[in-house]
Amino acid sequence: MITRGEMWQAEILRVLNRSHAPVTAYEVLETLRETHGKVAPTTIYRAPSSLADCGRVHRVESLNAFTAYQCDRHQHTSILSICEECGSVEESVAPELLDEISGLVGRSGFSPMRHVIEVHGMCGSCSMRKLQA
Amino acid sequence: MITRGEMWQAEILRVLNRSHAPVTAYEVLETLRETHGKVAPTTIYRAPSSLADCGRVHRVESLNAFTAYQCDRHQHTSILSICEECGSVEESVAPELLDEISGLVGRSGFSPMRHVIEVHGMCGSCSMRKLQA
DNA sequence: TAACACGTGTTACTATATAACATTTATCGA
DNA sequence: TCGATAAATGTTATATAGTAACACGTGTTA
Ligand SMILES: [Zn+2]
Ligand SMILES: [Zn+2]
Ligand SMILES: [Zn+2]
Ligand SMILES: [Zn+2]
Repeated sequence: MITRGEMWQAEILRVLNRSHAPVTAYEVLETLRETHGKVAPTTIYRAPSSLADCGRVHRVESLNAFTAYQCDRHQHTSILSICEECGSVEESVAPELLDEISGLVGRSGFSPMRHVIEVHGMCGSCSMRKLQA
Repeated sequence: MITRGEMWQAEILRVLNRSHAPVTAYEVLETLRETHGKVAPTTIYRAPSSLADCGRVHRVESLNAFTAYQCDRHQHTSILSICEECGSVEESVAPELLDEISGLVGRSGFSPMRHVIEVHGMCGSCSMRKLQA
Protein backbone atom coordinates (compact mmCIF):
# COMPACT_ATOMS: atom_id res chain seq x y z
CA MET A 1 0.00 0.00 0.00
CA ILE A 2 1.31 3.39 -1.05
CA THR A 3 0.39 6.24 1.23
CA ARG A 4 0.00 9.81 0.02
CA GLY A 5 3.18 10.64 1.93
CA GLU A 6 5.17 8.04 0.04
CA MET A 7 3.72 9.40 -3.18
CA TRP A 8 5.12 12.84 -2.35
CA GLN A 9 8.49 11.39 -1.39
CA ALA A 10 8.71 9.70 -4.76
CA GLU A 11 7.73 12.89 -6.60
CA ILE A 12 10.27 14.91 -4.69
CA LEU A 13 13.02 12.38 -5.24
CA ARG A 14 12.25 12.56 -8.93
CA VAL A 15 12.62 16.34 -8.91
CA LEU A 16 15.89 16.17 -6.98
CA ASN A 17 17.27 13.48 -9.25
CA ARG A 18 16.54 15.50 -12.36
CA SER A 19 18.81 18.28 -11.08
CA HIS A 20 22.55 17.88 -10.75
CA ALA A 21 22.57 20.79 -8.33
CA PRO A 22 20.82 21.10 -4.97
CA VAL A 23 17.25 22.31 -5.10
CA THR A 24 15.56 24.50 -2.53
CA ALA A 25 12.25 23.49 -0.99
CA TYR A 26 10.48 26.26 -2.84
CA GLU A 27 11.94 25.22 -6.16
CA VAL A 28 10.60 21.72 -5.56
CA LEU A 29 7.32 23.35 -4.66
CA GLU A 30 7.15 25.25 -7.94
CA THR A 31 7.93 22.18 -9.98
CA LEU A 32 5.30 20.12 -8.24
CA ARG A 33 2.73 22.86 -8.65
CA GLU A 34 3.12 22.59 -12.41
CA THR A 35 1.78 19.08 -12.31
CA HIS A 36 -0.24 18.98 -9.09
CA GLY A 37 -1.80 22.39 -8.71
CA LYS A 38 -1.75 23.80 -5.24
CA VAL A 39 0.87 22.28 -2.97
CA ALA A 40 1.74 23.69 0.45
CA PRO A 41 5.28 24.21 1.77
CA THR A 42 4.50 21.87 4.60
CA THR A 43 4.15 19.02 2.16
CA ILE A 44 7.59 19.68 0.78
CA TYR A 45 9.26 20.13 4.12
CA ARG A 46 7.77 17.01 5.63
CA ALA A 47 8.88 14.72 2.85
CA PRO A 48 12.56 15.67 2.57
CA SER A 49 13.08 15.38 6.26
CA SER A 50 11.64 11.91 6.24
CA LEU A 51 13.72 11.18 3.15
CA ALA A 52 16.77 12.52 4.94
CA ASP A 53 15.91 10.32 7.88
CA CYS A 54 15.90 7.23 5.73
CA GLY A 55 19.13 8.18 4.00
CA ARG A 56 18.02 9.13 0.52
CA VAL A 57 18.30 12.90 0.60
CA HIS A 58 20.82 15.37 2.04
CA ARG A 59 19.98 18.73 3.39
CA VAL A 60 22.76 21.08 2.30
CA GLU A 61 23.00 23.40 5.26
CA SER A 62 25.11 26.06 3.65
CA LEU A 63 22.63 26.40 0.78
CA ASN A 64 19.34 25.76 2.55
CA ALA A 65 18.60 23.19 -0.10
CA PHE A 66 18.27 19.48 -0.72
CA THR A 67 20.08 17.05 -2.95
CA ALA A 68 19.47 13.37 -3.64
CA TYR A 69 22.09 10.93 -2.50
CA GLN A 70 24.35 9.92 -5.31
CA CYS A 71 24.78 6.34 -4.28
CA ASP A 72 22.03 4.03 -3.20
CA ARG A 73 20.26 4.36 0.06
CA HIS A 74 22.76 4.53 2.87
CA GLN A 75 23.15 6.02 6.29
CA HIS A 76 26.68 7.34 6.35
CA THR A 77 27.60 11.00 6.60
CA SER A 78 28.95 12.45 3.40
CA ILE A 79 31.38 15.23 2.77
CA LEU A 80 29.80 17.47 0.16
CA SER A 81 31.85 19.50 -2.28
CA ILE A 82 29.84 22.27 -3.84
CA CYS A 83 30.91 24.05 -7.00
CA GLU A 84 30.05 27.73 -6.73
CA GLU A 85 30.44 28.06 -10.49
CA CYS A 86 28.02 25.42 -11.77
CA GLY A 87 26.26 24.42 -8.58
CA SER A 88 27.09 20.75 -8.83
CA VAL A 89 27.62 18.72 -5.68
CA GLU A 90 29.76 15.66 -5.14
CA GLU A 91 29.70 13.30 -2.19
CA SER A 92 32.79 11.88 -0.60
CA VAL A 93 32.78 9.30 2.12
CA ALA A 94 35.57 9.14 4.68
CA PRO A 95 34.63 7.61 8.02
CA GLU A 96 38.19 7.93 9.28
CA LEU A 97 38.09 11.69 8.72
CA LEU A 98 34.85 11.91 10.65
CA ASP A 99 36.52 9.98 13.42
CA GLU A 100 39.42 12.41 13.47
CA ILE A 101 37.03 15.32 13.73
CA SER A 102 35.08 13.58 16.46
CA GLY A 103 38.31 12.93 18.32
CA LEU A 104 39.33 16.56 18.05
CA VAL A 105 36.11 18.06 19.32
CA GLY A 106 35.82 15.24 21.83
CA ARG A 107 38.90 16.44 23.74
CA SER A 108 36.71 18.87 25.64
CA GLY A 109 34.14 16.20 26.37
CA PHE A 110 31.94 17.00 23.40
CA SER A 111 29.86 14.09 22.04
CA PRO A 112 29.21 14.46 18.33
CA MET A 113 25.82 13.42 16.97
CA ARG A 114 25.77 14.90 13.47
CA HIS A 115 28.56 16.15 11.22
CA VAL A 116 28.02 18.92 8.70
CA ILE A 117 30.95 19.03 6.30
CA GLU A 118 30.48 21.12 3.20
CA VAL A 119 33.32 22.38 1.06
CA HIS A 120 32.69 25.27 -1.31
CA GLY A 121 34.94 25.83 -4.27
CA MET A 122 35.21 25.04 -7.95
CA CYS A 123 34.79 21.64 -9.54
CA GLY A 124 37.27 20.08 -11.94
CA SER A 125 35.35 20.70 -15.13
CA CYS A 126 34.67 24.34 -14.27
CA SER A 127 38.37 24.85 -13.54
CA MET A 128 39.20 23.37 -16.93
CA ARG A 129 36.72 25.61 -18.68
CA LYS A 130 38.11 28.68 -16.90
CA LEU A 131 41.65 27.81 -17.92
CA GLN A 132 40.77 27.42 -21.59
CA ALA A 133 38.89 30.72 -21.67
CA MET B 1 38.02 58.29 12.26
CA ILE B 2 35.16 55.94 13.07
CA THR B 3 32.61 55.43 10.33
CA ARG B 4 28.99 54.53 10.96
CA GLY B 5 29.72 51.08 9.59
CA GLU B 6 32.50 50.50 12.10
CA MET B 7 30.18 51.74 14.83
CA TRP B 8 27.64 49.06 13.90
CA GLN B 9 30.34 46.41 13.72
CA ALA B 10 31.40 47.26 17.24
CA GLU B 11 27.82 47.22 18.52
CA ILE B 12 27.16 43.88 16.90
CA LEU B 13 30.38 42.38 18.21
CA ARG B 14 29.33 43.51 21.67
CA VAL B 15 25.98 41.74 21.29
CA LEU B 16 27.61 38.57 20.01
CA ASN B 17 30.20 38.59 22.77
CA ARG B 18 27.56 38.88 25.45
CA SER B 19 26.04 35.58 24.31
CA HIS B 20 27.80 32.27 24.69
CA ALA B 21 25.54 30.85 22.00
CA PRO B 22 25.18 31.93 18.38
CA VAL B 23 22.76 34.76 17.76
CA THR B 24 20.56 35.18 14.72
CA ALA B 25 20.59 38.39 12.73
CA TYR B 26 17.10 39.24 13.92
CA GLU B 27 18.03 38.69 17.56
CA VAL B 28 20.87 41.16 17.09
CA LEU B 29 18.37 43.45 15.44
CA GLU B 30 16.01 43.33 18.42
CA THR B 31 18.79 44.02 20.87
CA LEU B 32 20.06 46.98 18.91
CA ARG B 33 16.57 48.37 18.55
CA GLU B 34 16.32 48.62 22.32
CA THR B 35 19.11 51.15 22.32
CA HIS B 36 19.02 52.61 18.82
CA GLY B 37 15.40 52.73 17.80
CA LYS B 38 14.71 51.68 14.26
CA VAL B 39 17.40 49.53 12.70
CA ALA B 40 16.97 47.73 9.39
CA PRO B 41 17.91 44.11 8.68
CA THR B 42 20.31 45.28 6.01
CA THR B 43 22.39 47.02 8.63
CA ILE B 44 22.73 43.80 10.54
CA TYR B 45 23.44 41.64 7.54
CA ARG B 46 26.06 43.95 6.12
CA ALA B 47 28.08 44.22 9.28
CA PRO B 48 28.47 40.54 10.13
CA SER B 49 29.57 39.71 6.65
CA SER B 50 32.23 42.37 6.78
CA LEU B 51 33.13 41.14 10.25
CA ALA B 52 33.29 37.62 8.91
CA ASP B 53 35.51 38.88 6.13
CA CYS B 54 37.97 40.37 8.56
CA GLY B 55 37.99 37.27 10.73
CA ARG B 56 36.08 38.34 13.81
CA VAL B 57 32.74 36.65 13.38
CA HIS B 58 31.60 33.25 12.14
CA ARG B 59 28.43 32.57 10.31
CA VAL B 60 27.10 29.27 11.60
CA GLU B 61 25.55 27.82 8.49
CA SER B 62 23.61 25.06 10.13
CA LEU B 63 21.94 27.55 12.49
CA ASN B 64 21.61 30.58 10.25
CA ALA B 65 23.26 32.55 13.00
CA PHE B 66 26.44 34.34 13.96
CA THR B 67 28.96 33.89 16.71
CA ALA B 68 32.00 35.92 17.69
CA TYR B 69 35.38 34.32 17.31
CA GLN B 70 36.65 32.98 20.59
CA CYS B 71 40.26 33.84 20.06
CA ASP B 72 41.58 37.10 18.79
CA ARG B 73 41.20 38.21 15.24
CA HIS B 74 42.45 35.53 12.91
CA GLN B 75 41.82 34.20 9.46
CA HIS B 76 41.86 30.45 9.87
CA THR B 77 38.87 28.20 9.37
CA SER B 78 37.46 26.79 12.56
CA ILE B 79 35.68 23.56 13.28
CA LEU B 80 32.61 24.46 15.31
CA SER B 81 31.08 22.11 17.82
CA ILE B 82 27.55 23.07 18.67
CA CYS B 83 25.78 21.78 21.76
CA GLU B 84 22.13 21.13 20.95
CA GLU B 85 21.34 21.09 24.65
CA CYS B 86 22.67 24.48 25.79
CA GLY B 87 23.48 26.09 22.47
CA SER B 88 27.11 26.77 23.25
CA VAL B 89 29.68 26.68 20.50
CA GLU B 90 33.35 25.82 20.69
CA GLU B 91 36.00 26.43 18.06
CA SER B 92 38.68 23.96 17.20
CA VAL B 93 41.53 24.65 14.84
CA ALA B 94 43.11 21.86 12.83
CA PRO B 95 44.74 22.91 9.58
CA GLU B 96 45.95 19.38 8.93
CA LEU B 97 42.38 18.11 9.01
CA LEU B 98 41.33 20.76 6.55
CA ASP B 99 44.19 19.65 4.35
CA GLU B 100 43.01 16.07 4.50
CA ILE B 101 39.52 17.12 3.52
CA SER B 102 40.88 19.26 0.72
CA GLY B 103 42.95 16.34 -0.47
CA LEU B 104 39.97 14.04 -0.46
CA VAL B 105 37.63 16.29 -2.43
CA GLY B 106 40.55 17.36 -4.62
CA ARG B 107 40.90 13.86 -6.09
CA SER B 108 38.20 14.70 -8.61
CA GLY B 109 39.85 18.01 -9.44
CA PHE B 110 37.79 20.05 -7.02
CA SER B 111 39.47 23.22 -5.69
CA PRO B 112 38.26 24.09 -2.19
CA MET B 113 37.75 27.74 -1.32
CA ARG B 114 35.77 27.62 1.91
CA HIS B 115 35.26 24.84 4.43
CA VAL B 116 32.08 24.56 6.48
CA ILE B 117 32.63 22.11 9.32
CA GLU B 118 30.03 22.10 12.03
CA VAL B 119 29.53 19.27 14.48
CA HIS B 120 26.26 19.00 16.36
CA GLY B 121 26.08 17.09 19.59
CA MET B 122 26.27 17.56 23.32
CA CYS B 123 28.97 19.46 25.17
CA GLY B 124 30.90 18.08 28.13
CA SER B 125 29.09 19.97 30.84
CA CYS B 126 25.67 19.10 29.50
CA SER B 127 26.66 15.42 29.36
CA MET B 128 27.76 15.66 32.99
CA ARG B 129 24.53 17.27 34.02
CA LYS B 130 22.50 14.61 32.21
CA LEU B 131 24.43 11.83 33.89
CA GLN B 132 23.87 13.22 37.37
CA ALA B 133 20.15 13.70 36.77
C1' DT C 1 -20.60 1.25 14.35
C1' DA C 2 -18.37 4.39 17.80
C1' DA C 3 -14.16 5.87 19.37
C1' DC C 4 -9.65 6.76 18.70
C1' DA C 5 -4.95 7.37 16.71
C1' DC C 6 -2.40 8.88 13.11
C1' DG C 7 -1.12 10.71 8.74
C1' DT C 8 -2.04 14.38 5.64
C1' DG C 9 -4.02 18.89 3.99
C1' DT C 10 -4.76 23.81 4.77
C1' DT C 11 -4.25 28.21 6.56
C1' DA C 12 -1.84 31.47 8.49
C1' DC C 13 2.05 33.01 10.29
C1' DT C 14 7.05 33.67 11.69
C1' DA C 15 11.77 33.93 10.46
C1' DT C 16 15.58 34.73 7.28
C1' DA C 17 17.68 37.40 3.63
C1' DT C 18 18.32 40.53 -0.24
C1' DA C 19 17.18 43.93 -4.07
C1' DA C 20 16.57 48.45 -5.29
C1' DC C 21 16.83 52.90 -4.60
C1' DA C 22 17.49 57.29 -1.54
C1' DT C 23 20.51 59.75 1.15
C1' DT C 24 24.61 60.89 3.33
C1' DT C 25 29.47 61.18 3.62
C1' DA C 26 34.14 60.97 1.81
C1' DT C 27 37.40 62.26 -1.98
C1' DC C 28 39.52 65.04 -5.10
C1' DG C 29 40.50 68.10 -8.86
C1' DA C 30 39.37 72.93 -10.35
C1' DT D 1 36.64 76.41 -0.99
C1' DC D 2 33.51 74.45 -4.14
C1' DG D 3 31.05 71.43 -6.95
C1' DA D 4 31.49 66.84 -9.13
C1' DT D 5 31.92 62.18 -8.36
C1' DA D 6 32.27 57.87 -6.02
C1' DA D 7 31.53 55.14 -2.02
C1' DA D 8 29.22 53.98 2.16
C1' DT D 9 25.10 53.80 4.61
C1' DG D 10 20.01 54.24 5.32
C1' DT D 11 15.29 52.95 3.88
C1' DT D 12 11.64 50.60 1.86
C1' DA D 13 9.83 46.89 0.01
C1' DT D 14 9.92 42.27 -1.18
C1' DA D 15 11.69 37.66 -1.81
C1' DT D 16 12.82 33.35 0.24
C1' DA D 17 12.76 29.84 3.99
C1' DG D 18 10.43 27.39 7.56
C1' DT D 19 6.82 26.10 11.06
C1' DA D 20 2.65 26.12 14.19
C1' DA D 21 -1.87 25.03 14.65
C1' DC D 22 -5.68 23.01 13.52
C1' DA D 23 -9.02 20.65 10.13
C1' DC D 24 -9.90 16.63 7.77
C1' DG D 25 -9.77 11.98 6.27
C1' DT D 26 -8.43 7.19 6.73
C1' DG D 27 -7.65 3.11 8.90
C1' DT D 28 -7.78 0.60 13.19
C1' DT D 29 -9.70 -1.33 17.26
C1' DA D 30 -13.29 -2.55 20.50
ZN1 LIG E 1 26.92 7.37 -0.21
ZN1 LIG F 1 31.47 23.39 -11.53
ZN1 LIG G 1 40.72 30.93 16.36
ZN1 LIG H 1 25.84 22.07 26.37
